[in-house]
Amino acid sequence: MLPLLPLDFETYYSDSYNLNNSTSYQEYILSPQFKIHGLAVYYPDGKREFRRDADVLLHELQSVYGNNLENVCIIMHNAMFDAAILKYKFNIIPPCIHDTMLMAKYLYGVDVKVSLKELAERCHLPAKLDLEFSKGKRELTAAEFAELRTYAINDVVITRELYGHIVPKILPEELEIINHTVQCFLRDAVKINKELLQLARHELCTQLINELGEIHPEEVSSDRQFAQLLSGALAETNRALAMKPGKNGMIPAISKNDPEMQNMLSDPDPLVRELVKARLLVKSKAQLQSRINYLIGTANLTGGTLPVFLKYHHAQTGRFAGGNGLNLQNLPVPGRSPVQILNDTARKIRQAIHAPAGYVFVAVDAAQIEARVLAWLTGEETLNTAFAAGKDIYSEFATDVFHEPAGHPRDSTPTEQRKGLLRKIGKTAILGLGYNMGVERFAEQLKSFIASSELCRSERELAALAYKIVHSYRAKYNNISTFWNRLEKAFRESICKQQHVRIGMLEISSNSEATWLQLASRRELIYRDCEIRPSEFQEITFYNTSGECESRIIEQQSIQYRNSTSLYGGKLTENVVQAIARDLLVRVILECEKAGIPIVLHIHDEVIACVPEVQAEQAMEKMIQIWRTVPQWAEGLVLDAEGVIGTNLAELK
DNA sequence: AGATCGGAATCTTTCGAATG
DNA sequence: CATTCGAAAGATTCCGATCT
Repeated sequence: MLPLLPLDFETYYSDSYNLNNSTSYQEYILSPQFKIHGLAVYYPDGKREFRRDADVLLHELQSVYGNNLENVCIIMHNAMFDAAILKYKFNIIPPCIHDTMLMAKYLYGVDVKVSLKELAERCHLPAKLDLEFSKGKRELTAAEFAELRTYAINDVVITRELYGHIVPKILPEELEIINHTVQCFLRDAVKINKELLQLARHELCTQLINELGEIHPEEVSSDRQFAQLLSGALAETNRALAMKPGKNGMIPAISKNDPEMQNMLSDPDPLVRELVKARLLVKSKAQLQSRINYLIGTANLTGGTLPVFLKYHHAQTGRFAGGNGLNLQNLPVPGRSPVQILNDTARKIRQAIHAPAGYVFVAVDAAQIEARVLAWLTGEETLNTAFAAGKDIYSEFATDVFHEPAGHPRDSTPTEQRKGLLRKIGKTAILGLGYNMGVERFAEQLKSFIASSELCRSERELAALAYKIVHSYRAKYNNISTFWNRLEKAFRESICKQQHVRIGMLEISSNSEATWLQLASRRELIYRDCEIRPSEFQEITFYNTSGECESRIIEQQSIQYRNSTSLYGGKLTENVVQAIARDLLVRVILECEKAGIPIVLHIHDEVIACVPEVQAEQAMEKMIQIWRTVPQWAEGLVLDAEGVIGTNLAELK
């Protein structure tokens, strides 16, 4: 057990130069305006000090604890900031950092504010002092420095006490992954190809001008103006703009994914086609360009390194999220846009994010992790054993429903194409129906790819087909559909009676503030301010077996949490499955690190390592093996994974 | 479903000038 | 001097685009 060393930098800030106004950490720290007022330290022997000469102080610490402070555990509140200062300004990268802000995020849940001020109140610690007096002052008078000393020492004291308060309640793996999240930000393992990005930016701009022709970007960018333009164009051929329900009444259906927009991409009227294409182009261009600018800007600041920033435990289920001005979890994938130049740019952005010379990225992602976890969690043995046997679940389910063969099409003959289509339907069902999706929504999903096939020639046939598939799923995987109801009932019971309720491997407990759902990994999901809404009678319409529309009045009693987000069996099941998948991901990251394979980025079911080129194959095998080995709390769960090696992110797709 | 981010629209606050 | 008005600035909300 390493001794603890809370550290806290105080730096110059002003109204215009601060961390809040959408600058990234690297931009703030590497700005010419950056200035350290001092560094506060809380020594293991209880002594505290705040020193102006941070460099001298750090040298003293290095002589006691090692050049990278490796013989001590650094405690910081928001380590992404303070540790980045250590790295960029003092060339120190401590291997063990515990961040009280991230620890609090885990312990109290995503909807609790985790500023030191709020946490001090919550945990009844000394109150945080006021820093306002130092705002905008680059040079401090002796009196101001003294006031800042009091402030800074108070801060390290609160941080130290907060740590003591929280650490007993945190799972050891979570402390490790918090450290890993900070280390990812400090590593120099992801590089940026600035020249390629500049080329991409140039091409995007010139192509945009070409494609737009007479159309002005502003008039297709603004919703109102675009709707008016498109409406006018449609009126030429006696058509009207499609509308859809919005929050306050009807709004024009002009989103990229509205079916009407998709259809208009191949509209017979060239003017309509041009307008719609221009809209997609302009809307997506801004986003691509801002990512390009961010990456170029970061490359300029860091000399070509991309600090990988992920927000730890930021979603309800504990998943990670993007942040710091760039979301690495939703980089556009080339090949998905109907517009060529957007695909080209997406590819260049991914190509521009690359491994250092002599190194490669190894990406290993879990195969159908959610479907597998769902089967395991609900005890759906038919599905679980099929996964274990390595069967093609999607085809198997489709064959079961349609009583005819399904599978990957081997050629373009009608028979083979039909097999392929059926498999695709099976895939949509397995991936979509596990969380109590209704017939109508499923029909919408099917529509996108079977609309023009012989399987459905009318809306009615589509509805009947969707009905058949949904009900076959629920019948075949009976344990899954009963699990939704069991989980909802248990959850409701826990809230109502404020009791501890067990359901299989899950444990639910409640008090007046919140409901906690403990997973087999012993991590807890927190649902704050849960309440059971009085029963409402609602008319629902659905399609019966013969495809006829029927309606019935049902009694509905909903569970709500936070600001009236509603919870029901299907959603709770989804939350639990996603949370378990998250825990499995975390375990894989930590096991890879232990095996000497540094994970430099991860995206929900995929881990990306950066290793010397000669070790790539070996690392990939090891990573796949780690994914396949489940922790002891997940005995019986069958996982599989596959890997890719590449020098940049584009090669991993 | 869960996220982030940007842009546009809308709502809220601030502040100065005009008015009674 | 209090009130009102309107513009400007700031904050919030909504929507759309992107990923898994």
